Amino acid sequence: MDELNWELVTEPSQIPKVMEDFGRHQLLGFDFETTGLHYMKDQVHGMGLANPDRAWYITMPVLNQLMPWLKDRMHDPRVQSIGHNVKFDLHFLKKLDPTIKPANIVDTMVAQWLVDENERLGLKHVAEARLGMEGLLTFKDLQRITKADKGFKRMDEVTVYDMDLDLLGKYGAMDPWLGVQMWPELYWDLVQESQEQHFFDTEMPFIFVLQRMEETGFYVYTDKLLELRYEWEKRHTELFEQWCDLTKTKGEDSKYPNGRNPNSNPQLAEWFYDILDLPISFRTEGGAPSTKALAIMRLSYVDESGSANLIKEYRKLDKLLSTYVNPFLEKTYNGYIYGSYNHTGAVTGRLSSSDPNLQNIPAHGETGSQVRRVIGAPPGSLFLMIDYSQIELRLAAHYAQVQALMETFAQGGDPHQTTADLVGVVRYIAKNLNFAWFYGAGPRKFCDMVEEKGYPRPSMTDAKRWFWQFGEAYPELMDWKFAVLRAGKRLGHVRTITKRRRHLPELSSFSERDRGRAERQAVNSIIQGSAGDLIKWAMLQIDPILEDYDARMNSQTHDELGFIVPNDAADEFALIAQQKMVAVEEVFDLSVPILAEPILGQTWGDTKES
DNA sequence: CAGCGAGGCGCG
DNA sequence: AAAGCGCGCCTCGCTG
Repeated sequence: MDELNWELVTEPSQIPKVMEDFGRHQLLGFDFETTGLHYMKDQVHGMGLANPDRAWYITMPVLNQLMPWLKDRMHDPRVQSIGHNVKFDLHFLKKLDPTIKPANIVDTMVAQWLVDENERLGLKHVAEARLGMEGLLTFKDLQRITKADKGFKRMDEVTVYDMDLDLLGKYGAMDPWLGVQMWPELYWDLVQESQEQHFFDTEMPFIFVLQRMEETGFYVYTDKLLELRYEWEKRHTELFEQWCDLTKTKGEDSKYPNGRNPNSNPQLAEWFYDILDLPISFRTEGGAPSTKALAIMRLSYVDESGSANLIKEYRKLDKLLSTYVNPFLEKTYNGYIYGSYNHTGAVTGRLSSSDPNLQNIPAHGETGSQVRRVIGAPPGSLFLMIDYSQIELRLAAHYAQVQALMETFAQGGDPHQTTADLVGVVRYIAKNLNFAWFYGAGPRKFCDMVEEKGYPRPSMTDAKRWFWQFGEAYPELMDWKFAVLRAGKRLGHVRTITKRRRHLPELSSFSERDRGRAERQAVNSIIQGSAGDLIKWAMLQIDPILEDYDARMNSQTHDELGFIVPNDAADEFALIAQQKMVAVEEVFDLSVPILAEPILGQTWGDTKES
């Protein structure tokens, strides 16, 4: 491996030489160093630039003078603009010049993810594995060094401006250079595995779609959010005080003279199972008595102190406040919440979301609606939500060619009712049987599932019988699973509808546990991963028509897409977007009809009512 | 102070 | 015979 040959660029006079020295190379690595990870709030400190021979770190504001040249290079389709997690850098590239759109981007993180979704995807890890480099500094190392050098008390006090410029510059120049070094080998791997077309035609364009989604954000109705906080905080305090009062233990040597901490599971367990001596119904992975919701629910039937009901309500409010209400208030920036959608977040091919996670916002019950009613579209626009109806069940029916389900879907029927009729159970039992199947759950977990939703717990005898009858009702599902596992074991992977792979070497494990898990993952990954492929395809189709309606896509929650649309364009756009979503039926030649339902409202909560 | 695993829980 | 898929974030309690 060549040594890094790099240069720090801080003076305008150096710019012409950078352009000249870069030459006509067609591999252009780039990577921004910024004041933080917030793509809206944070600022560019400088940019690392690299070709296969050398690298530069160019600081602001001198970097501005390089932008026309950079744009010219990046707009040349023969030039590959290479980065690791390019979406992040696109945000900052746009800040420096809103008109830049690289014609040919390469994301080495996404490439590595396609090659092996199980590998660690951080630049340092990939570089160490692929280039045989070791001891590469991370940004965190830079922070630690700076903290020690300059005597900071805390890590979060250290900013990029405190760092030694030679150290930061070398680091900033190294990153894009590593990308340029890795790419030829990664490309070769993609070709070997026939993934290069998918990489260039789907995954790379998708980065722009995600980038635009992120910069759209969710409009926040801050007043409503503050009201929610006031109301829930009040009740939360009340419950906390009641709990402390109830659970304090008197006596000189008492550990809890002021009450127990309701957020501490060990303290909860001690209270319920030692002090009150109530029966233990579940144990944790580590063998401790569990205080999970279902356990508390059971306790509430026999607990006379009222503490079980107290903790139920406390937990609910605490979750809402600490995970949604307070973080949303803190993260609201210029009236919007900006989260991240992580392209490589899931091994199945789904997206994940973080900072904040916009894919796990409460959806059920009144409190869920209350949270969802604080985010949506700004006044003058509407929030549009379009969700696929039972996409995973439809894919299961398609893959396994399940006659009964194919007929149900063809007639616009209810698949859960079909299961109910065939198995001879009520609908909610059937619905859970359907879910249990593609998660690979057994009778015991199935019973837990039903009980958790507030229905009476079925007997194990009934559950086992229903499982058997389920198999009788859908023999194709059983045959398909068998075929999937046989092929998967032979190849060491399974594939989704777009031929993306999930590697599952453990299908050949001799450990019953490990192999069992891999088998459940194999079946689920085909269904879940293909559903992810379908919505990704739809998003790519919808993206170019957004501007015709001045609409913005702003969210994806696995089987649903969210948009902000001007009032007068809303109905028409909803119809077009819906058509694009259901078009996957023909494009992927599915054996079942695909349905997507659009709903309009001012906020996300309003789209859940009707 | 920083980092981590565990337990718990929100979503699809 | 028994077998829950995929995520991210919160707090606690412990370790270095």
